Amino acid sequence: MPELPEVETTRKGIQPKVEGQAIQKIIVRNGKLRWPVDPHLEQKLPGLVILSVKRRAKYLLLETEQGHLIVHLGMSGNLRVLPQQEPAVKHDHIDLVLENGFLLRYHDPRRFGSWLWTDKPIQEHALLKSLGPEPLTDDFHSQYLYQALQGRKTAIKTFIMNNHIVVGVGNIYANESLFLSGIHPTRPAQSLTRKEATRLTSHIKTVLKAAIEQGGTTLKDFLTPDGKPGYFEQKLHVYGREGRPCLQCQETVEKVVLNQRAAYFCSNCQS
DNA sequence: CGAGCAACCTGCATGC
DNA sequence: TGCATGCAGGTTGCTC
Repeated sequence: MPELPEVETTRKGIQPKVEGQAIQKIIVRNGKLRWPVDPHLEQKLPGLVILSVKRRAKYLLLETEQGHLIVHLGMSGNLRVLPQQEPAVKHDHIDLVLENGFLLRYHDPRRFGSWLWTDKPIQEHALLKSLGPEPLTDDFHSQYLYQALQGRKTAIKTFIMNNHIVVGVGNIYANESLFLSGIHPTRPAQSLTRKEATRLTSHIKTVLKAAIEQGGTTLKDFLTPDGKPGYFEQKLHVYGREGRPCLQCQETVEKVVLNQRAAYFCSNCQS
Protein backbone atom coordinates (compact mmCIF):
# COMPACT_ATOMS: atom_id res chain seq x y z
CA MET A 1 0.00 0.00 0.00
CA PRO A 2 2.28 2.78 1.08
CA GLU A 3 4.48 3.89 -1.73
CA LEU A 4 5.54 7.50 -1.57
CA PRO A 5 2.43 8.64 -3.46
CA GLU A 6 0.15 7.06 -0.90
CA VAL A 7 2.12 8.46 2.00
CA GLU A 8 1.80 11.90 0.45
CA THR A 9 -1.92 11.31 -0.15
CA THR A 10 -2.27 10.24 3.48
CA ARG A 11 -0.47 13.39 4.60
CA LYS A 12 -2.74 15.62 2.56
CA GLY A 13 -5.79 13.74 3.79
CA ILE A 14 -5.11 13.87 7.51
CA GLN A 15 -3.53 17.32 7.64
CA PRO A 16 -6.68 19.47 7.66
CA LYS A 17 -8.33 17.41 10.41
CA VAL A 18 -5.26 17.03 12.58
CA GLU A 19 -3.27 20.23 12.28
CA GLY A 20 -3.95 22.68 15.10
CA GLN A 21 -5.62 20.00 17.23
CA ALA A 22 -4.59 19.20 20.77
CA ILE A 23 -3.93 15.58 21.62
CA GLN A 24 -6.21 14.27 24.34
CA LYS A 25 -4.50 10.91 24.72
CA ILE A 26 -2.82 8.07 22.88
CA ILE A 27 -4.23 4.55 23.00
CA VAL A 28 -1.67 1.85 22.19
CA ARG A 29 -3.35 -1.54 21.79
CA ASN A 30 -0.26 -3.22 20.37
CA GLY A 31 3.04 -1.37 20.57
CA LYS A 32 5.10 -4.17 19.05
CA LEU A 33 5.89 -2.46 15.77
CA ARG A 34 9.22 -2.27 13.90
CA TRP A 35 10.49 -0.73 17.11
CA PRO A 36 8.52 -0.90 20.38
CA VAL A 37 6.32 2.15 20.92
CA ASP A 38 7.68 4.24 23.82
CA PRO A 39 5.32 3.71 26.79
CA HIS A 40 6.15 7.21 28.07
CA LEU A 41 4.14 8.65 25.18
CA GLU A 42 1.02 8.13 27.27
CA GLN A 43 2.31 10.77 29.70
CA LYS A 44 4.09 12.98 27.19
CA LEU A 45 1.47 13.54 24.53
CA PRO A 46 -1.75 14.69 26.28
CA GLY A 47 -2.25 18.43 25.83
CA LEU A 48 0.28 18.86 23.03
CA VAL A 49 -0.94 20.63 19.91
CA ILE A 50 -0.11 19.18 16.50
CA LEU A 51 1.47 22.13 14.76
CA SER A 52 2.12 20.59 11.35
CA VAL A 53 1.92 17.35 9.37
CA LYS A 54 4.90 16.99 7.08
CA ARG A 55 6.57 14.23 5.13
CA ARG A 56 10.20 13.27 4.64
CA ALA A 57 10.75 10.23 2.42
CA LYS A 58 7.98 7.82 3.52
CA TYR A 59 7.99 9.15 7.08
CA LEU A 60 5.10 11.30 8.29
CA LEU A 61 6.21 13.94 10.78
CA LEU A 62 3.68 15.21 13.30
CA GLU A 63 5.20 18.28 14.86
CA THR A 64 4.25 19.41 18.37
CA GLU A 65 5.73 22.13 20.54
CA GLN A 66 7.68 19.48 22.50
CA GLY A 67 8.92 17.25 19.69
CA HIS A 68 7.91 15.17 16.71
CA LEU A 69 6.06 11.93 16.20
CA ILE A 70 7.74 10.07 13.33
CA VAL A 71 5.26 7.66 11.74
CA HIS A 72 6.08 5.09 9.08
CA LEU A 73 3.41 2.91 7.47
CA GLY A 74 5.71 -0.01 6.66
CA MET A 75 4.30 -2.47 4.13
CA SER A 76 0.71 -2.65 5.26
CA GLY A 77 -0.05 0.38 7.41
CA ASN A 78 -2.61 3.13 7.00
CA LEU A 79 -3.82 6.14 8.92
CA ARG A 80 -7.36 7.42 8.99
CA VAL A 81 -9.22 10.16 10.81
CA LEU A 82 -12.39 8.71 12.36
CA PRO A 83 -15.06 9.75 14.85
CA GLN A 84 -14.06 8.81 18.40
CA GLN A 85 -16.91 6.33 18.77
CA GLU A 86 -15.71 4.25 15.80
CA PRO A 87 -15.05 0.75 17.18
CA ALA A 88 -11.52 -0.57 16.78
CA VAL A 89 -11.07 -3.69 14.67
CA LYS A 90 -8.27 -6.21 14.41
CA HIS A 91 -4.87 -4.58 13.73
CA ASP A 92 -6.02 -1.11 14.81
CA HIS A 93 -2.89 -0.75 16.94
CA ILE A 94 -2.80 2.94 17.85
CA ASP A 95 -5.29 5.81 18.26
CA LEU A 96 -4.27 9.41 18.71
CA VAL A 97 -7.38 10.84 20.33
CA LEU A 98 -7.88 14.51 19.44
CA GLU A 99 -9.84 17.22 21.21
CA ASN A 100 -12.09 17.85 18.20
CA GLY A 101 -14.02 14.58 18.66
CA PHE A 102 -11.96 12.69 16.11
CA LEU A 103 -9.05 10.33 16.36
CA LEU A 104 -6.13 9.43 14.14
CA ARG A 105 -6.16 5.65 13.85
CA TYR A 106 -3.19 3.51 12.81
CA HIS A 107 -3.97 0.12 11.29
CA ASP A 108 -1.13 -2.20 10.29
CA PRO A 109 -1.53 -6.00 9.96
CA ARG A 110 2.15 -6.79 9.41
CA ARG A 111 3.45 -4.27 11.99
CA PHE A 112 6.46 -3.29 9.89
CA GLY A 113 5.61 0.36 10.50
CA SER A 114 6.75 2.56 13.33
CA TRP A 115 5.69 5.31 15.74
CA LEU A 116 8.70 7.06 17.18
CA TRP A 117 9.10 10.18 19.26
CA THR A 118 11.97 12.63 19.26
CA ASP A 119 12.42 15.92 21.08
CA LYS A 120 15.63 16.73 19.21
CA PRO A 121 15.81 18.67 15.94
CA ILE A 122 13.97 16.45 13.52
CA GLN A 123 16.58 16.43 10.77
CA GLU A 124 19.15 15.03 13.22
CA HIS A 125 17.16 11.91 13.94
CA ALA A 126 19.15 8.77 13.04
CA LEU A 127 16.49 7.60 10.59
CA LEU A 128 16.35 10.91 8.76
CA LYS A 129 19.78 12.45 8.83
CA SER A 130 21.44 10.38 6.12
CA LEU A 131 18.54 10.22 3.67
CA GLY A 132 19.08 11.22 0.06
CA PRO A 133 17.15 13.97 -1.72
CA GLU A 134 13.39 13.99 -2.25
CA PRO A 135 12.74 12.75 -5.79
CA LEU A 136 10.28 15.52 -6.61
CA THR A 137 12.54 18.42 -5.68
CA ASP A 138 15.26 20.07 -7.72
CA ASP A 139 17.86 18.52 -5.41
CA PHE A 140 17.30 15.30 -7.33
CA HIS A 141 18.63 16.00 -10.81
CA SER A 142 20.39 14.02 -13.52
CA GLN A 143 23.88 15.34 -12.70
CA TYR A 144 23.42 14.25 -9.11
CA LEU A 145 22.25 10.78 -10.12
CA TYR A 146 24.98 10.33 -12.71
CA GLN A 147 27.66 11.22 -10.17
CA ALA A 148 26.15 8.94 -7.57
CA LEU A 149 26.20 6.00 -10.02
CA GLN A 150 29.96 6.12 -10.47
CA GLY A 151 31.82 3.16 -9.03
CA ARG A 152 28.61 1.40 -7.96
CA LYS A 153 28.35 -2.17 -9.15
CA THR A 154 24.98 -2.98 -7.63
CA ALA A 155 21.98 -3.51 -9.92
CA ILE A 156 20.43 -0.21 -11.00
CA LYS A 157 17.06 -1.23 -9.61
CA THR A 158 18.54 -1.90 -6.17
CA PHE A 159 20.46 1.35 -6.45
CA ILE A 160 17.45 3.62 -7.05
CA MET A 161 15.62 1.93 -4.18
CA ASN A 162 18.46 2.90 -1.81
CA ASN A 163 17.26 5.71 0.47
CA HIS A 164 20.76 7.13 0.74
CA ILE A 165 20.71 7.86 -2.98
CA VAL A 166 17.12 9.06 -3.41
CA VAL A 167 14.14 8.51 -1.13
CA GLY A 168 10.66 7.28 -1.88
CA VAL A 169 11.28 4.99 -4.85
CA GLY A 170 9.55 1.77 -3.86
CA ASN A 171 9.40 -1.52 -5.70
CA ILE A 172 6.52 -0.64 -8.02
CA TYR A 173 7.93 2.66 -9.20
CA ALA A 174 11.50 1.41 -9.45
CA ASN A 175 10.25 -1.20 -11.92
CA GLU A 176 8.04 1.24 -13.78
CA SER A 177 10.60 4.01 -14.13
CA LEU A 178 13.22 1.57 -15.43
CA PHE A 179 10.76 0.26 -17.99
CA LEU A 180 9.88 3.77 -19.16
CA SER A 181 13.59 4.57 -19.38
CA GLY A 182 14.39 1.43 -21.41
CA ILE A 183 16.94 0.30 -18.82
CA HIS A 184 17.25 -3.33 -17.75
CA PRO A 185 16.93 -3.62 -13.95
CA THR A 186 19.97 -5.87 -13.49
CA ARG A 187 22.42 -3.49 -15.20
CA PRO A 188 25.29 -2.45 -12.91
CA ALA A 189 24.55 1.09 -11.74
CA GLN A 190 27.89 2.36 -12.99
CA SER A 191 27.18 1.15 -16.54
CA LEU A 192 24.52 3.81 -17.19
CA THR A 193 25.39 6.54 -19.65
CA ARG A 194 24.71 10.19 -18.92
CA LYS A 195 21.77 10.00 -21.29
CA GLU A 196 20.30 7.02 -19.45
CA ALA A 197 20.79 8.73 -16.09
CA THR A 198 18.91 11.73 -17.44
CA ARG A 199 16.04 9.61 -18.73
CA LEU A 200 15.83 7.68 -15.48
CA THR A 201 15.82 10.85 -13.37
CA SER A 202 12.97 12.33 -15.32
CA HIS A 203 10.91 9.11 -15.39
CA ILE A 204 11.24 8.66 -11.63
CA LYS A 205 9.79 12.13 -11.23
CA THR A 206 6.97 11.77 -13.75
CA VAL A 207 5.91 8.35 -12.55
CA LEU A 208 5.73 9.48 -8.90
CA LYS A 209 3.92 12.69 -9.81
CA ALA A 210 1.35 10.86 -11.88
CA ALA A 211 0.77 8.40 -9.04
CA ILE A 212 0.30 11.21 -6.53
CA GLU A 213 -2.31 12.75 -8.80
CA GLN A 214 -4.06 9.38 -9.04
CA GLY A 215 -3.96 8.98 -5.29
CA GLY A 216 -5.31 12.48 -4.91
CA THR A 217 -8.37 11.72 -7.00
CA THR A 218 -9.22 8.07 -6.38
CA LEU A 219 -8.32 8.06 -2.74
CA LYS A 220 -9.79 11.45 -1.97
CA ASP A 221 -12.19 9.94 0.57
CA PHE A 222 -9.82 7.37 2.01
CA LEU A 223 -10.55 8.80 5.47
CA THR A 224 -13.89 6.99 5.49
CA PRO A 225 -13.73 3.34 6.52
CA ASP A 226 -13.90 1.76 3.06
CA GLY A 227 -10.48 2.08 1.46
CA LYS A 228 -9.78 -0.56 -1.17
CA PRO A 229 -7.27 1.21 -3.44
CA GLY A 230 -5.79 -0.55 -6.48
CA TYR A 231 -5.96 2.87 -8.08
CA PHE A 232 -2.66 2.70 -9.93
CA GLU A 233 -3.02 -0.80 -11.27
CA GLN A 234 -4.41 0.17 -14.66
CA LYS A 235 -1.37 2.31 -15.37
CA LEU A 236 1.33 -0.20 -14.59
CA HIS A 237 3.43 -1.33 -17.54
CA VAL A 238 5.46 -4.18 -16.03
CA TYR A 239 4.92 -4.47 -12.29
CA GLY A 240 3.12 -7.72 -11.45
CA ARG A 241 2.77 -8.63 -15.13
CA GLU A 242 5.12 -11.62 -15.34
CA GLY A 243 4.24 -13.90 -18.26
CA ARG A 244 1.87 -11.37 -19.81
CA PRO A 245 2.56 -9.43 -23.01
CA CYS A 246 4.52 -6.19 -22.84
CA LEU A 247 2.11 -3.34 -23.50
CA GLN A 248 4.62 -1.76 -25.84
CA CYS A 249 5.91 -4.68 -27.95
CA GLN A 250 3.90 -7.82 -27.00
CA GLU A 251 6.99 -9.75 -25.88
CA THR A 252 6.55 -11.60 -22.59
CA VAL A 253 7.24 -9.67 -19.39
CA GLU A 254 9.89 -11.45 -17.30
CA LYS A 255 10.68 -11.52 -13.61
CA VAL A 256 13.88 -11.97 -11.63
CA VAL A 257 14.54 -11.45 -7.95
CA LEU A 258 17.03 -8.73 -7.00
CA ASN A 259 17.92 -7.99 -3.41
CA GLN A 260 14.90 -10.09 -2.34
CA ARG A 261 12.51 -7.95 -4.38
CA ALA A 262 10.72 -8.87 -7.60
CA ALA A 263 12.07 -7.11 -10.68
CA TYR A 264 9.79 -7.10 -13.73
CA PHE A 265 10.98 -6.13 -17.18
CA CYS A 266 10.62 -6.57 -20.92
CA SER A 267 13.95 -7.71 -22.34
CA ASN A 268 12.95 -6.37 -25.74
CA CYS A 269 12.21 -2.84 -24.49
CA GLN A 270 14.87 -2.70 -21.79
CA SER A 271 18.60 -3.26 -22.23
C1' DC B 1 33.19 1.69 2.71
C1' DG B 2 30.02 -1.42 -0.52
C1' DA B 3 27.37 -5.61 -1.45
C1' DG B 4 24.24 -9.16 -0.21
C1' DC B 5 20.88 -10.97 2.59
C1' DA B 6 18.29 -12.31 7.07
C1' DA B 7 14.96 -10.56 9.79
C1' DC B 8 10.69 -8.34 11.49
C1' DC B 9 4.90 -10.07 10.79
C1' DT B 10 0.25 -11.32 8.95
C1' DG B 11 -2.76 -12.44 5.16
C1' DC B 12 -3.73 -14.34 0.94
C1' DA B 13 -3.37 -17.25 -3.29
C1' DT B 14 -2.02 -21.62 -4.90
C1' DG B 15 -1.22 -26.47 -4.99
C1' DC B 16 -1.49 -31.06 -3.11
C1' DT C 1 -11.49 -29.07 3.79
C1' DG C 2 -6.88 -28.75 5.67
C1' DC C 3 -2.19 -27.93 5.45
C1' DA C 4 2.27 -26.44 3.47
C1' DT C 5 4.45 -23.16 0.66
C1' DG C 6 5.54 -18.87 -1.34
C1' DC C 7 4.79 -14.23 -1.91
C1' DA C 8 3.54 -9.21 -0.72
C1' DG C 9 3.71 -1.96 -1.47
C1' DG C 10 9.79 -1.42 3.46
C1' DT C 11 13.87 -0.86 5.94
C1' DT C 12 17.53 -1.82 9.36
C1' DG C 13 21.34 -4.06 10.63
C1' DC C 14 24.01 -7.97 10.37
C1' DT C 15 28.15 -10.40 7.84
C1' DC C 16 31.80 -10.60 4.60
